[in-house]
Amino acid sequence: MILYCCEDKAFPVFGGKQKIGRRTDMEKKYEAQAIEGKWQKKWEEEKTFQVTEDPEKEKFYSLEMFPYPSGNLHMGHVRNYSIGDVVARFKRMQGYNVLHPMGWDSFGLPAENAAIKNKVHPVEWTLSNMDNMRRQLKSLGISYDWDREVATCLPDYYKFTQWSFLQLYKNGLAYKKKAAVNWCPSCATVLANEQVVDGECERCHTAVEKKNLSQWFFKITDYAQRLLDDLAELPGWPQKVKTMQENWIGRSTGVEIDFKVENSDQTISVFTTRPDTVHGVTFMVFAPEHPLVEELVAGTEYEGAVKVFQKKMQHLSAVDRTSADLEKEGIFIGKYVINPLNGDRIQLWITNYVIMDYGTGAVMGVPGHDQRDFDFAKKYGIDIKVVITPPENPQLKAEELAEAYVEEGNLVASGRFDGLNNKKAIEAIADDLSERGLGRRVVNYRLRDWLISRQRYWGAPIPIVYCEKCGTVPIPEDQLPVLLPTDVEFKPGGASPLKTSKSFMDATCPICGHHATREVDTMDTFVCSSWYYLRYTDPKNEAEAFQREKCDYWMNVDQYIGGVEHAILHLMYSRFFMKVFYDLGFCKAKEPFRNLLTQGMVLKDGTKMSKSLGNVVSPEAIIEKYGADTARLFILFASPPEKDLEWNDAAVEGCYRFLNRVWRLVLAQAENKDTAYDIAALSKEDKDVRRKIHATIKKVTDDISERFNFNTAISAIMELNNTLAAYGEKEHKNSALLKEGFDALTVLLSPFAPHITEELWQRTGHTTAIIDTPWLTYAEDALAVDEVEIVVQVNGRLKGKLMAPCGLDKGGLEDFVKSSEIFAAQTKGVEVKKIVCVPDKLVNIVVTPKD
RNA sequence: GCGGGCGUGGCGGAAUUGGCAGACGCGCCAGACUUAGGAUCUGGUGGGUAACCGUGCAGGUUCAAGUCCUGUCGCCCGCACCA
Repeated sequence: MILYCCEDKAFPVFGGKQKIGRRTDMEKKYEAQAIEGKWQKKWEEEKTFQVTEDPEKEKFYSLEMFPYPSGNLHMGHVRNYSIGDVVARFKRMQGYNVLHPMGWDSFGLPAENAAIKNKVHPVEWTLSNMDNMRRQLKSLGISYDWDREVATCLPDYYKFTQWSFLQLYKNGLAYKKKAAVNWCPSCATVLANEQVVDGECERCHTAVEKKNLSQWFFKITDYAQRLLDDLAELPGWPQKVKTMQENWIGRSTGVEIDFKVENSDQTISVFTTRPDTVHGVTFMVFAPEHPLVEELVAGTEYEGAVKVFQKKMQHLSAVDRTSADLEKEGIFIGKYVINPLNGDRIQLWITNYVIMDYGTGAVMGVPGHDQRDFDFAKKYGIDIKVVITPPENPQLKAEELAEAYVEEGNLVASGRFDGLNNKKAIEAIADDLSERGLGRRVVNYRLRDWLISRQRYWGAPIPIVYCEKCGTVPIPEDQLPVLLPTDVEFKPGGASPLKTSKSFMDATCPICGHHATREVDTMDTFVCSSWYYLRYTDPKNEAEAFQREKCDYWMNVDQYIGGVEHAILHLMYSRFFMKVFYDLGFCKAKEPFRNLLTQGMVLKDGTKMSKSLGNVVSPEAIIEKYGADTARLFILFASPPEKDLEWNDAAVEGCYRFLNRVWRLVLAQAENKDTAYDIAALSKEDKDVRRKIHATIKKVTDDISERFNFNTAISAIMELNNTLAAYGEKEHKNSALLKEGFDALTVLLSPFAPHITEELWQRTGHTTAIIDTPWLTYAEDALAVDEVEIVVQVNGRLKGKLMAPCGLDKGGLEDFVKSSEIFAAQTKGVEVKKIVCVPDKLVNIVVTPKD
């Protein structure tokens, strides 16, 4: 006989009895799934969360990063959307007109890979995934206005992604150029700089190669300075994210200096942040792929060797090429340039440590004062010149250097700048160079233009045709969308699948009507997600991407919530789009997201949940077992939102038990119709309970709205529950007060566990839904106390506690303590040096032994 | 290498402004109800017999430090030959 098993049927002997008991308890038992289904159906049918613009009401736009429809919700989603739902429901109960939409970032590679693998069209695969995930999302009971759902892969959406492209194109912000771009051989497409992580594709971790291709770019570099400056207008963003963007933009101020090539009219410009070291230049280095190299070396005895070196560099992977550990290597190319300040003859080299696409691709070598140049010069026996000396050693010689001298100091061997402090010399020499036309002050950014072309099918087609007569021609706006064709072959690797579509390729020029070929690349999916928050404000508009009035009513997003992994990519691209749209007069918002919350990861056994590790906890299984309310409660309770969260099955059980306890205790009040009580007539114990109720209202409100500390909000609710449970057992209890307490508890819990609280609210006789109940405000008078506990310390160590009247000032408190027994006991035989009093809190008696 | 963050019971975490360290939950222990417990309820639970000791470690400031300062170790994240 199986005695202890999970199923009811495992109690063959006593099962019958058990079941009878249960049947009569049916109404009483907490049946999470039934309750959740009931309310979700109601919300859907009554369109509870549908919103429209209402100028009478203050708006609140609460947004969570929309998911890629991979097929199944994972715990990271559950966390993201649970956090967002607390904010949205809370703000709504506070009376805001809350916009809380959801949609799908539904273009992208996995759909196409699935198409190659399973012979399913990407659209089918994607739409069925969306259906499944929509169902899963609904089973979580998130308060979305589903009428505003958008999917970036549908023509009514990507029509306006294409329209956005055209706006950028018309304004000179989209251009095509041939460049050495990042190519992921596994994804068979190019990648933006931001999508290359440690030289690898951020998606599949394949080593990225360099390819020379003609590709479309967005001119995000035009906005570098504003993207940097406006970070200051985002106090509601985590500093960490702002710092990451700052670093990514990488502003650097310096001077571009022109060096004349010996026996030639040519000049070579270099960028430097250290013009104070120009007199110490002993060589100049080019990036191997610098276009001037070929010209300079042509016909010289060095030509062959240089070509060999260039080839070698080309074959290095991007990882190795940019690694700081890579041994510096270079080769002299047989030419010299002239130092504009002192006329020195300087050797020209090419090297692996100079990057072509930063600055000018050429760098002046100052081995005395730059460690990289020092390493290089040592290796190849190039002269080292000291031009800055430390104040304590003004005679510093190059031979003494074990490494480059990079600290502050005074200039030597620098002509009329000798003796000048080098910080001042930076300015002085920069001015001198500018005045004499030998250079100019410039600002450089690390940020590069955004490469948006992708050699893939499942993305928004770039609305461009190439006409033999008219050249590159944009599709007129009234002819959008350029639809994705269906007669496409999906083959692994290779060129853009769109090339295989006859119907797509065969186009006519919108200007001259002659034959034209279409652009076959599609747009990076980050283009689609750079403006979706705007589409939510007017999702059904067929004529425009969004109506300005609607956009201006809802924007900015008041609270944006998502993973920190988007700190640069998505968040910077979105900021860029917003600024372009602002400049073009489409909206009044300059920044998309006023406040940003970056949630931590959900871990299991200390690491990220992943299929390959087999440590995935399925949200659906948890919902099936405990219900959505338990899942949400656990995820919000276990850790503050920004921190990583360790999944713990036992702790989930704990949350389930808590909800069951709430269920029983609140239902026990179902027949309690007492509502009024006389505050003046409350006993001390009653007052303590009333204080707890109102202190909890205050704490939960503060924790949700000011700190996003949902874990402490929930623990406060648990405390209130414990207090009320104990109070309910008392003989002399005030039932109206008890009722007030449980009502408050139900309301406070509702943003976290919306279904069970809605059900309890109804069962305890309320006729309006809890979601339509105004959020609670606490009564100031309830928080007041007559007596406070004063901590008594001696020399900073806790010695005891003392009840004292509330509100005593320092002097009053000191007098009060001096007359206490504990004071007498603690000061016996010692000398009191000082008494520190903190009103209503603490007294510290400083004593020394009597001698 | 540079920049940022974090180190608190067996575990997740709390301590919001320098003022009782360990709220709340998990786990564990004991008890109640029970043929039974995995349900539910009650009590206990940092270490130490105690004085006391305890927030990674070592100093410092202060009447008072998890919180501030200096140094150091460890972990995590971002950037990384950016001239």
